[in-house]
Amino acid sequence: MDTALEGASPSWAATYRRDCPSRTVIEVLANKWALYVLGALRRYDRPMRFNELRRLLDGITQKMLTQTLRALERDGLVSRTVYPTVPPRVEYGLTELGVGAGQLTSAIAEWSAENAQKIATARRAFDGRATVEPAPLQ
Amino acid sequence: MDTALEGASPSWAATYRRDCPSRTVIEVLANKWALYVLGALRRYDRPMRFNELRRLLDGITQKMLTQTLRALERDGLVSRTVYPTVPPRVEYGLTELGVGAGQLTSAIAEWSAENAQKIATARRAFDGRATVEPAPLQ
DNA sequence: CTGAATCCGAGTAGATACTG
DNA sequence: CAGTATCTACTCGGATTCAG
Repeated sequence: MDTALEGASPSWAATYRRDCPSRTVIEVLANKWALYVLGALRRYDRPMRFNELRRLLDGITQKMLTQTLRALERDGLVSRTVYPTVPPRVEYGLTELGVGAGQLTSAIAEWSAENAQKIATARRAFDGRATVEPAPLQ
Repeated sequence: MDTALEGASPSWAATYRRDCPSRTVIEVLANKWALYVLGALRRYDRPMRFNELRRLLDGITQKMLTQTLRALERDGLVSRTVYPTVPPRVEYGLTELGVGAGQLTSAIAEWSAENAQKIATARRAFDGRATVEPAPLQ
């Protein structure tokens, strides 16, 4: 039981402590829309306009897109460039830091797409088992 | 402008459509606690007990841990083994599928830890800019 | 020890309307 | 086009209690 090392956790165990700074980062990334935005910018590999992102990310509302982009901009992952034309034109691109994050998030998107079938099967099996016994109500 | 291919999106663009099956997967993974659980199981590389996970993941409540583990079990990422002892003992481990997911999520945790400093700096800069103009209240 | 069940407040997301 | 500003509905997550 590692009694001699009881107090010595692996160095990365600190990630899971409440006050670990990395947690604040993860909490920004662990978000559906943040994953999509970073992934899309990474995969298209070019700055994108607000409404372009909005059309691409089916189902996102203007509010959530704004909010997500602000959070990513605040974290230095996304850059926002305003072209003072009329009508206004705003482009969002990945910073150097954002490219790194985008690689991770697009990897998750790819993995999800590749394994969606298996997971759907697992879900059906699980739900089937779960509903054998209980009443069919609700 | 690729006018000839205007209707032809990259194949992965489907990931961002509302009805894409991969979205349901991403929505499970794009969650702070799911990331932590998968990452922890992956990094420790062995099955872990409920309360062991609970102690490790500082701040998680029993409810959220249960809920997260159920969702991951349902998706076939985590296996649940009950040892009919008294008191009961339940171990959670990664399935083959879960190992793949765990690699991605622990990569995010590592990246976050490595870049937390830079991001904290970016946040201070952003917040500084934002509060230059407005009243210093609150 | 490993949960399930309940209650409840805070925050989030959606819809809508308006602006530069 | 690219937002801001509300308003509401609702879900999520935390705390607590109870059970096998």
